[in-house]
Amino acid sequence: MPSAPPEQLVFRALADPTRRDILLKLRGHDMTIAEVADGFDMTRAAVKKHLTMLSDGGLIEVQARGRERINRLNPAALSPLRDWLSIFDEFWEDKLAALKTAVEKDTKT
Amino acid sequence: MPSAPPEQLVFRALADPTRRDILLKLRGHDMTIAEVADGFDMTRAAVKKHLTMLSDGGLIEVQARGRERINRLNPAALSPLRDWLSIFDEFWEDKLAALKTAVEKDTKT
DNA sequence: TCAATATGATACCGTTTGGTTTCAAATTAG
DNA sequence: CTAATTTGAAACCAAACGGTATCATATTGA
Repeated sequence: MPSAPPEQLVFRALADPTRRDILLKLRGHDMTIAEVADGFDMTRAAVKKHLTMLSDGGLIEVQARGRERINRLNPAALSPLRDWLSIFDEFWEDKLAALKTAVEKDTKT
Repeated sequence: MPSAPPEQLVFRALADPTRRDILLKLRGHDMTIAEVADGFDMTRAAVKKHLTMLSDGGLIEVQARGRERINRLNPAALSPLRDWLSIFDEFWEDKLAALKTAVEKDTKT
């Protein structure tokens, strides 16, 4: 099995708007490279590079079928991002608690 | 009030590991630029550039106090990231539902 | 077989990024 | 006032990024 890509590769993959758009596009169904590229204002080669970076981050999985390459979305690879965000959830809740306290104090007056 | 930074600036700000570390470091308490830079293996000037990009993404807020600049974490700016992620929550649930259906079908047999 | 199709791979180019060094400017401490 | 402190800003550099064009390779369809 492929080793889980380090968190950095996930963040890096998501840093480009075209790549995020590709992920959105792949929600519907799996696609060949040419299908993914269709609609983007750049060459197929450029899209291919983006797909490679997405693959590096584990966000898509590529399966060969004849001369085609089927690109499939792998939403599970977003977990590192979720985990990282959750660190700030905790902090966020602390702020909310502080706000709640402040409001209660204010209401009591 | 400062206009909400477009989602792209948030993703871009989070793409660098040093910047993510800075955000983690700022969870505890607000810090001057020199304090943030302390512990990183690079010059203060380099850290300052990272802080500027974090500020561009709205992830920190900077307040001048005398000759110092106090950098404060702004976790609310992570919302665009949460929103974007939630799009795939839906997709994820769809996959779970499909799995559930498949399992039920299989059980019924 | 042979031409069309789908992709892979490489070289190349301009811009951005992540870092440095250096110097100016503002503020504060003594 | 003067020196030390904290930051801002600019010039510079190598590497990465996002894109192009070009050519090679593998597969398929007629």
